[in-house]
Amino acid sequence: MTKKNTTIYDISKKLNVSVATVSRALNDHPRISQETKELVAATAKEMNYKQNNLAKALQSGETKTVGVIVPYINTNFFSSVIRGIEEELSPHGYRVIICQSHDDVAIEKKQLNTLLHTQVDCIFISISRNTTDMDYVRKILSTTNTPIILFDRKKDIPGVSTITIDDHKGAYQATEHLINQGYKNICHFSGDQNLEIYQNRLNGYLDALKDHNLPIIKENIINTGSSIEEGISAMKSLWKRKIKPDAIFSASDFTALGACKEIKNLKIKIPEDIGVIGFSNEPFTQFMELSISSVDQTPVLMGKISGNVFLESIKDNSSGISIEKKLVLTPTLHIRQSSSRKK
Amino acid sequence: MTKKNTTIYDISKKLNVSVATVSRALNDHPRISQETKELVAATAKEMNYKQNNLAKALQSGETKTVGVIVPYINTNFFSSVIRGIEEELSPHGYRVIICQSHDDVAIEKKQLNTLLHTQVDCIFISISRNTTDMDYVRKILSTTNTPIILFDRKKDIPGVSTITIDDHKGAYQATEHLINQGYKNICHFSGDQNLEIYQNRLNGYLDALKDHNLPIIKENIINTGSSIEEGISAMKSLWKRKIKPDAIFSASDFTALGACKEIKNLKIKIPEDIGVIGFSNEPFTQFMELSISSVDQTPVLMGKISGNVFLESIKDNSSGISIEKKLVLTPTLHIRQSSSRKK
DNA sequence: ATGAAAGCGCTAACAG
DNA sequence: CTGTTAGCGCTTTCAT
Repeated sequence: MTKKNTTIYDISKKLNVSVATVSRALNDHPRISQETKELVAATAKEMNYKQNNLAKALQSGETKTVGVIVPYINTNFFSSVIRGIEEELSPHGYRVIICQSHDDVAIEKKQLNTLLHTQVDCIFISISRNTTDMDYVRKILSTTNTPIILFDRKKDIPGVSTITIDDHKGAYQATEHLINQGYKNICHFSGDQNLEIYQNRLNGYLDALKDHNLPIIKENIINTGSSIEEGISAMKSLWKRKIKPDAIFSASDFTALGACKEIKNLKIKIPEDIGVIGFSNEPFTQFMELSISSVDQTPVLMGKISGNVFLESIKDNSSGISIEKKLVLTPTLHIRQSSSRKK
Repeated sequence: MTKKNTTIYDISKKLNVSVATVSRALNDHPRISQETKELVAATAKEMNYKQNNLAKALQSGETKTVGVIVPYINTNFFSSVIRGIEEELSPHGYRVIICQSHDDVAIEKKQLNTLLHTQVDCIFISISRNTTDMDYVRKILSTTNTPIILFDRKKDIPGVSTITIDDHKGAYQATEHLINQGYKNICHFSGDQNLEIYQNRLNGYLDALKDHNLPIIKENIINTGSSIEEGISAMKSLWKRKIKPDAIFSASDFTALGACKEIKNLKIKIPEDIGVIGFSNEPFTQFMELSISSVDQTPVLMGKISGNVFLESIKDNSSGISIEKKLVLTPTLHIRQSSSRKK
């Protein structure tokens, strides 16, 4: 048997008042008598009335729903950002739709369109690694009113707010820390250089070397992805060199982990013979018996701030002018055993 | 400037045909000429038409959206289940709304209502630890048509499909494995006994002991939550006993981790002096220098199966009869260093 | 303080 | 093959 939902029509019939009155009473309209309000409220509860957000949204043009597109949801970083977004927006009555791009720009575009069809009020994206141009985003901006907010993996587009951490600074501090610990021949495991975040980390590394008068050696920049396996193989080939590195600053915790595994395999000692520092502060870095130093990206905070940028933009937007914000959060360096040579 | 979305009316006006024709053409209706279809499609693209899912949903009663309520989204287990749900449903045009209950039944109820207002087509829940009765779910089932599917943390309710792993079996196998390794005085760190999953794990442990003629010692069942700290303190007090345990089967990887930390602190040797095995196969268990054995819950698969149960129920539901399924997946025991005493 | 009616964008029954 | 129209459930302007 199919149960039909109670509507305000059902209530209005039962009470012999108009739907307008019911609607107003339910919305606590000032020009409705207290008596009527209470009566309507009681009847609504009794009839198990549930407001249909769909109809309301169709009418108002606001769905009170936002969409989030990330490569994969089940990684610590992205799920934590989403947690932040949800926690910031939920108290304001917003729901969060999540989509996975599988790190592929084709799927990303598809998901973006689906969200647009769904009339979400805002779309948060952390772009795929193979996203090169942002024309499809520009097109959406020019043809719709849906604001788009980019976080972490972003590209700069006029009119689009972005929330990132200061990757340059995080990388700079990590490298400087290694230098201060006395490491001299520091290698860098870089991530996909198509993404700004990894460009910035590389630059932070380079600038730290420069500022401390250390030579920049091209061969010391190893182009890895961000898997454990790549960390292992990078470390392997690194150790075949005549001049061996004495530290690694990895743009990813996973390649750092791979390096650590291989280092153990090679019977070298961390942090005495070689220092290691990663990026992202993945949970496992602190759980390891030999804990790995890492740069924390404060993902939950990033999510909250992203959500907040959207909420603020709504307030401002009454004026019709969309202000673009470029927020940059400060990362936190967590120094652990893997890079602490000095006491 | 506010951009107005193109509607089928705009297209119909421009083309001097009726909205019905436009709608049909867009939906590839069989009784529309190829010519018209192409013309409409071209015009739609040209005018940057985007279908309004809201209107369609209001009309059809189907939002093509499902909701998921979990305690927290940023844990490996839950985010992986959600990933599974998304991947199963996304190809069928469904979107996934995620909600966090913060492990609190009061928030859980609120989120549930929000999802109901949003007219989602299905709601997936993994209940909070303080959820005692399921009356609020029963009420929803009796007053709406929205199917509810419970996964992992479930309670049995008539008419509600559930997807779980065989926690009893996982616990049984883990315990039996310890016994086979020669451990004799095995302690159990149990989780919150309000949740079925932890009851089942406890029972699996007890049955394994029974079947192998080992004594059941009440004091060996330690009521912990699932935090690292609780694992540490449990291990601490355990080691003050006259008769010390020689193995621990923990219902949570985190308490297992805590135990490992404390064991190291106490200068006892894993796995020689004491064996440890956890539950959930959290990523860090394999990354540790001394890897921890654990029971894998196949969360992505659990998500996919959950999604599939919903898809199947739609097919079946044409008959109006809702079939309740109770699916139980088989966990996989991952034997690692922490419990491998024998060669 | 309350009612009547239009309209949000779409689909589908009915008509031709 | 195409058009007319009602209606999904709600809010809101304009009356009263």
